[in-house]
Amino acid sequence: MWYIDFMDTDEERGSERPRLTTKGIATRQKIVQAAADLLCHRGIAGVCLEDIQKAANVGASQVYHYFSSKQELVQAAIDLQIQLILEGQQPFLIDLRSFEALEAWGRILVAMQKNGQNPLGLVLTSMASELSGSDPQVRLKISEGFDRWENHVREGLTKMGEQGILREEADPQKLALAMMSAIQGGLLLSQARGDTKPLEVAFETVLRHIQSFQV
Amino acid sequence: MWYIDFMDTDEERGSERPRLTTKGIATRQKIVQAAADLLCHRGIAGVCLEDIQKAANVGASQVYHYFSSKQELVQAAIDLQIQLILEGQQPFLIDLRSFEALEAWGRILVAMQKNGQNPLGLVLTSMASELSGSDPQVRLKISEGFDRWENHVREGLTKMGEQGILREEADPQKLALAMMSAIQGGLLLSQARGDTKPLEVAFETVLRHIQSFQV
DNA sequence: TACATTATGTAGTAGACACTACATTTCAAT
DNA sequence: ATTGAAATGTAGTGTCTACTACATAATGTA
Repeated sequence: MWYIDFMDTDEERGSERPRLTTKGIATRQKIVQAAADLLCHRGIAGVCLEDIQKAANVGASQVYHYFSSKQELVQAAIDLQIQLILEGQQPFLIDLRSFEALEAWGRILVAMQKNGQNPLGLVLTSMASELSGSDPQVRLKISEGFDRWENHVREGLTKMGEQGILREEADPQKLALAMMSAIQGGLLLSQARGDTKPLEVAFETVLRHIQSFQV
Repeated sequence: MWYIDFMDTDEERGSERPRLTTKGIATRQKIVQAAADLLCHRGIAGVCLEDIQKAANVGASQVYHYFSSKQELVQAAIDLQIQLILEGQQPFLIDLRSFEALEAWGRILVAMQKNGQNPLGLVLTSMASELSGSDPQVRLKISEGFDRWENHVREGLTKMGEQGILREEADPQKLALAMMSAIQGGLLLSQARGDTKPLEVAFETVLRHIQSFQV
């Protein structure tokens, strides 16, 4: 309406993505990382682009050179953060085939939360704050990351069932869901109180419950 | 700086609260209720005063006649919501002395979440979104409400221990914490998926764990 | 080297929103 | 009935912020 410069259709814009140079890739990454970090600490609504620009040492034009909107940047940041969250739990998360592995995994989670720069917080914060309102795209992304997380747990428990470590009555689906709930609730309370105890207790409780199905 | 009309100190303003008439009380309440309802659904950051004004059918001047800032209104709304949350769990929450009572309480929680207008959501949403950033006052209020909630649970479990329903090894403090984590995580996931299953499973799991301490 | 494309800097614009000044109406107490 | 305070209406103001236009610098490629 007010801007007269070139306007192209969505299709064109979609396929016309400028190819990034090495420097461009680095800048883009710098922006995404800064965004992810801020988002993690202050939530989506609590972060403005100017903050991100300052943190990444770039100008507004750079942000809009690499992303078409704040929403797109946020999505990229969430992608990164989910990746970090899942990677941070390796190799235990991908190999949950024994009670020892479960315990080790729990220790990793607590350590991650304890480590100040809790990447876990993002999932919580973003998820909860954007859940009911605003952006369905973001919600979907987080939900997907979450499912991946839960799937690892369910697969691990399923294998434990198949290998005869758990009794047949054990329902991996339910147990995985209970575990994820415990983790999320534990993280929420831990973050609220600035103390990892809730996460530890919540995790331990579900772990004990799973152990009660031990053959 | 730009406004030349009367300026008074915080002390004066604090003690100079206008006395409300019957009508005034009603209007104030209407505003708080509308705010609480919106906050519950869209989170603190997701609600602007104009929305609240429309929902309550009042003008901006009325809002600022009864509250000195958005923050103050939000706090009043949270107070109301916490009260509703705790009241909604009566009489079971205050009388958790048996496994039957625990089960009935769980059913109430699920029903509250199912009931669309989930007052439970507020705690989550507000808590998580305000956790890291912004308003420490709001955070404190929510944290207090939360503690009251948890205290009821702990007291109930303690009584069950004293009455010999639970074995001595049962640690009411830990069990209460695990229960609260499960509830919060369950609510979070339930809200994310639009399905109360996570809450049900999470609650049931901790309940089974508590039952494992049965004499 | 020439040139097209990418990367970055500067300086804005429009809109959303919290909050305000001031005028008018309603109402309760004397 | 009078009057002072409370309740409500109208019409803003300034700030924050997402986003943009346009100019310049850097860079890969022929």
